Amino acid sequence: MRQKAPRIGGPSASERANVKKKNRDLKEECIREGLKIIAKDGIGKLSLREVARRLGVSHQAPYKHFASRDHILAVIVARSFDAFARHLDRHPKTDDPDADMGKMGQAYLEYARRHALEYGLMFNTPLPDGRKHPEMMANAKHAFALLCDALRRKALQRGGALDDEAVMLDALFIWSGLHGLASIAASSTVDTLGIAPPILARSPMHLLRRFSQAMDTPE
Amino acid sequence: MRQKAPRIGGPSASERANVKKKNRDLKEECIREGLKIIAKDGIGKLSLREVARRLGVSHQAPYKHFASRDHILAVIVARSFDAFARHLDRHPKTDDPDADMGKMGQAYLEYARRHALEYGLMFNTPLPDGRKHPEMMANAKHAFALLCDALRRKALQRGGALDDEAVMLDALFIWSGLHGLASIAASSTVDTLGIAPPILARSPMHLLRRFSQAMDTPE
DNA sequence: GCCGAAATGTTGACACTGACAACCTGACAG
DNA sequence: CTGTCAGGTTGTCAGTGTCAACATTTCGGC
Repeated sequence: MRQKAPRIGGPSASERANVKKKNRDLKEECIREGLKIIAKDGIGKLSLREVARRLGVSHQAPYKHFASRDHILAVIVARSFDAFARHLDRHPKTDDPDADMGKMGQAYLEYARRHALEYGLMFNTPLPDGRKHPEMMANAKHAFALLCDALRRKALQRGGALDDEAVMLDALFIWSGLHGLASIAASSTVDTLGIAPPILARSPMHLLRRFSQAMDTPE
Repeated sequence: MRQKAPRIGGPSASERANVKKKNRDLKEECIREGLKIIAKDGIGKLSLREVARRLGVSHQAPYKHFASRDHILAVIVARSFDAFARHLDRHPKTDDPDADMGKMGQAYLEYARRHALEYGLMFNTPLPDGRKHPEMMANAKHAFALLCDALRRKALQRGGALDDEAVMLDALFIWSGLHGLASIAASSTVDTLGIAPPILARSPMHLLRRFSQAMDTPE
């Protein structure tokens, strides 16, 4: 076909042809580039055409790996939930459910602080429909499930009947606090609320201490 | 100019001309219609062209009232923050800071439950740049400020020095829990976590009780 | 009452997007 | 060697946001 002159913007067709099919994983490159776009300009700027341009392929090439824009977004979010779940699972269960929850709480807030973008994507973003993308939500419940498990183990250690409703209510209480503080750390809410960095730095330990105080009060 | 035949879709130019300029507030109509679109199809589907079609005006008419799509979104979010602030201000301050915080907590969670869409817009949505739209964030801090105020009054009643850092840390603790639970109520997270409606219904009182327990433990 | 300015509509145009269709090329299995 | 498949390509269409220029209505000053 006619050799096109290189255009302003992305590489020309001839330049793209020089990128070998072999030795490349375009699907993974699209995911990485997509996350870069989101990180820099926000989710609204995620565009498969822009991803294609940056990777030196045609505008349709990403659509051979992702059915739609929502599909690549679902993969990015699923990867975030998976990484989050693995991060929380680093601490093995011990015989001390309180210590387990303390460690899990720290891990939760640490993940949100270190991976603010991914945390924001999981929880503070309108996501593609979970029913159309069930794999995206496969690990979404993991943190909450770990909390429920630890609270059950704690209740059983205390003896008495296992009150599942009480477990759920306390899991909600703890998860809400963790999620609320994590959301602050993962977004510009910290600036909105005018919280000084030393305060934010101390808030995880303060939150966990208040959790202990609340949970140690008999009902 | 030539009379156009009515087109499939929105009203034709001739039909639109029949809508008098008098007796209409197109700006407010755009805001209401925009919120309807967001409520039904999500923020990604907010489109000024669609707003214009539904209101029977040309695609450019909304742009005479809003500089851009982000500007109408900023107004919608600002209105939500304002309404939220007014809702929280309904309860007057008393001599009992604990009771004040309890009432405010209930009002907070009630707003999120009754106005899930607006709550989600304020906190779980990528917003236009707050620096470009400072009026959007004018009331964003109100809830947190009320908490700080009540905690200061409580500390002063107890006597002793006013530790502003302790006040901020506890305000963060309480706000995080309120925001976390409100976010659950205002989004599909409740389905994600698999929380039964009776549990969710009881969770506000449970959260507030746990707050009291945590706060009544001397440090 | 007239006139100019402002407000707020209109039509038209452009660059960009998402996604569909059809075609092309290289790899691979039989 | 041939057919199929994977994964590229070019082209197209419908829609969007936003800019420009023009038109109409309203309003204030004289």
